[in-house]
Amino acid sequence: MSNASWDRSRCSVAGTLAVVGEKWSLLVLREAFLGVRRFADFQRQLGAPKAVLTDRLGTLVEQGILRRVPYQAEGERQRHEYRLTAKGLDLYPTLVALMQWGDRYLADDGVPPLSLEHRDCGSPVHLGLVCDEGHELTGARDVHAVPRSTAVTSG
Amino acid sequence: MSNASWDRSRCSVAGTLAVVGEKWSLLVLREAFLGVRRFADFQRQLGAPKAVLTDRLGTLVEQGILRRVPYQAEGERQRHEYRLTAKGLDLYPTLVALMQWGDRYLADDGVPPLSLEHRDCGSPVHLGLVCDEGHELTGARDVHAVPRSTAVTSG
DNA sequence: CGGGGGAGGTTCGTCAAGTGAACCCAGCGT
DNA sequence: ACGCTGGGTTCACTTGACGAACCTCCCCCG
Repeated sequence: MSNASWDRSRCSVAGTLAVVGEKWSLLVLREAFLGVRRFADFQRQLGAPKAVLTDRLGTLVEQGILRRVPYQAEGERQRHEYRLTAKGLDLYPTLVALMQWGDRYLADDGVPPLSLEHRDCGSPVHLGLVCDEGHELTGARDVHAVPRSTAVTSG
Repeated sequence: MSNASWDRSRCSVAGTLAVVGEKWSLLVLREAFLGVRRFADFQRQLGAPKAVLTDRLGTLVEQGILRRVPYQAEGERQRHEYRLTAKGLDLYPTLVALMQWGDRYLADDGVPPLSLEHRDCGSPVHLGLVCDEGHELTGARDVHAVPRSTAVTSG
C-alpha cells in the first residue's frame, strides 16, 4: 500500500471539509449558485433553522467564500445580501460533482431535476478528469496519487 | 431570479449529501481511494471514534458504495475488508473537487500535499467542466442551470 | 406621532449526533 | 489454557441541530 503513509493531517480534502463540510454549508452554496442572496430566501428554500443558517452564513463570510454586500432596493431600508466571492465560485466543481453522482445514482425517475448547459453553445456540461496532455480520463483507476509530504521511509 | 423556484427537495446535491455528507464519510472514502481497506487502518489514519467509524462503514456498505469482502491472510484467521464498488469509485470526482479547492486555498506552504497524475502519461490531472461540444469552461459563470422539474409558475 | 409588518437575526429548551475510554468476543500462535 | 490482535459494542459526556418564540430596526400607513 504505497500511498497509505503520508501526513493526513493537512490533507486538502479534510481542510475543505473543515470549511464547508458542516451540515447545510454546501446546500447554502448550492442556493448561492442558483442566485439566492438574501437571508430569508436561503431560509425559505432550505428550511434550515435560522440559528444554524446564521452560523453557516457567518462562517462562510469569515472564510471569504461569501461576502456581505449592503444594498438598497427603492422604497426599502438598507439591507445586505450574501454573494459568492471568487473563492466561493471556485467551489462550483464540488457541487457539480455531488450533483452528477446524485443524478446518476439517486434520480428516482431517471430524470435529473436540474441540468447544466454551456452558456455559449447550449450543450450539456459535465465534470471530467483531464490531464495536462489533454487526455480525458475515465475515473479513479486512471489516476496515480503521489504524496509530496516531507517524505520518509526510504531515507 | 429565474432559477430560484424548483423543487429542491429532490435535488441531487442534497441527495448525495444525505448519503455521504455526514462527518467522516468522505474522509473514509478518501482513505479507500488511497488503498485503505481494513477497519483498523481506517481508524488509525482517521483517528475517528470506532463507534462512528463502524456506523459510517456500515452505511456506506448499505448504500452500495463499499462492499465487505472476506479474505484470509496466511496464518491469520478470516477477516473482511472494505472495498470500493463502481458506485463508490464514481465518487472520485467529488473528492478530487474538494482536494483541488483545498490545494488552491488552504495549502499552507503553497505545496499541495498530494498530487494526481495520469497513470498513462504521467502528467498532472485536474478536474474540469467540459461541454459535449468539447469546450472547456472556466467556471460557474459559463454554465446555465435549467430546472427539469414538474414546472410551474407560468400556468 | 403611533402602530403594523417584514427582514434579519438571537435565545431557549429539547433532542440527535459525535467523542473517548472501557469493555467484549473470536480465533490463531505458543 | 492464555494472551494478542482485529473488529467491533456499550456507556457517559459534550457538542451540534432543531423549532418556536422573541427581539430590533426601519419603512409605510394612518
